[in-house]
Amino acid sequence: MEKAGVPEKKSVITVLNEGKKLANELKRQLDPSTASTEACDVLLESILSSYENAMALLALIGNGVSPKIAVGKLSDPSISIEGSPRSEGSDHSSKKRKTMPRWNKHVRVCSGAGGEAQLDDGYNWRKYGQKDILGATHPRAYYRCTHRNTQGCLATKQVQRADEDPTVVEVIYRANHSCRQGKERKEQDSLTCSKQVMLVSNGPSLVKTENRDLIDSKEEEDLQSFSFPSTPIECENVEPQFFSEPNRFITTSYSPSFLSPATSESYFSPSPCLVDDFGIGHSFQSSESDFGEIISNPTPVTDFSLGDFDISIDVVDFDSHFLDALEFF
DNA sequence: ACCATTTGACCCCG
DNA sequence: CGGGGTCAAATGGT
Repeated sequence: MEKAGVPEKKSVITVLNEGKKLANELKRQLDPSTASTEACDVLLESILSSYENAMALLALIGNGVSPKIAVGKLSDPSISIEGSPRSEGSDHSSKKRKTMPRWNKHVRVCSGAGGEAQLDDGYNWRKYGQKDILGATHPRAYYRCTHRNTQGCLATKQVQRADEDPTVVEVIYRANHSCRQGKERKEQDSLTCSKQVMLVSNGPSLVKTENRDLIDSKEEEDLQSFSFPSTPIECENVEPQFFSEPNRFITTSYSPSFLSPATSESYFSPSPCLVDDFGIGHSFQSSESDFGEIISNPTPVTDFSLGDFDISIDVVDFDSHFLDALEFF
């Protein structure tokens, strides 16, 4: 990606232009003869997201916060996540814990497709716990990378179904994969990512519609990268440095469909689910903020929805440390 | 036998 | 003190 010095402004413009395009598309769709409710819904949502994204970006800029910051750098393998506090290496240093970046993604699982099976993003996860969360009807499941012991991969994720809509699954990721598997993916990503350029520009809506016929999506879960994914599928970056590239966060975009389909098959097929529901969202935060809020987006969250994915960056609770760390780079 | 999931206990933190 | 996150023994699957 490019490294623009000031991606923010550009980002806002891009987002707004995207919204404009979408609005025009919607206008077209409104023609009675060709009206498509679904298409309109998708467009509408996309438009609204564009506005939200733009506003969120503006808010960030106003605060003097560079959006890219939203992410953290966790590269340091030494940083142990919150791994195991007590027993074993009880070397838990709360500091590190706080700096752990985390991002989340909302995924809508297509009920038809078999729901649960969909939580497979290509990484190997091992469930290590489940908890009933206060106020939530569904329990939260905790997963860690299978290679944690063998390769020291600290990636973890939490999966929880939305209270009201069980088809929506929220996935919170922490730490990037440092395992071999993660790296491989990441490399792939970078290829892909480099192709895709910044911001969300895609005209997803159309795409979405097309995909609708397919059904099985498997999506779900995880991606962990900060870098975002370009595609959930292939791009996961796991790496040491989160943002080596400046505009990554904004980069996001793209709809899987645009990417090479081949890959998409594996997980996340761009498909239907995403499309229809358009319910996928990503957001990341640096360490601890709560993500409960993210979901509802009360705050300044940027949501890029590209059609298929919504990425949101939550900048609200940055940890000052976190910011410091970023400045470092 | 190995590996993943389940599940109650335990720990940290607000 | 209680919620959230993790551990680890028990259990199940291949």
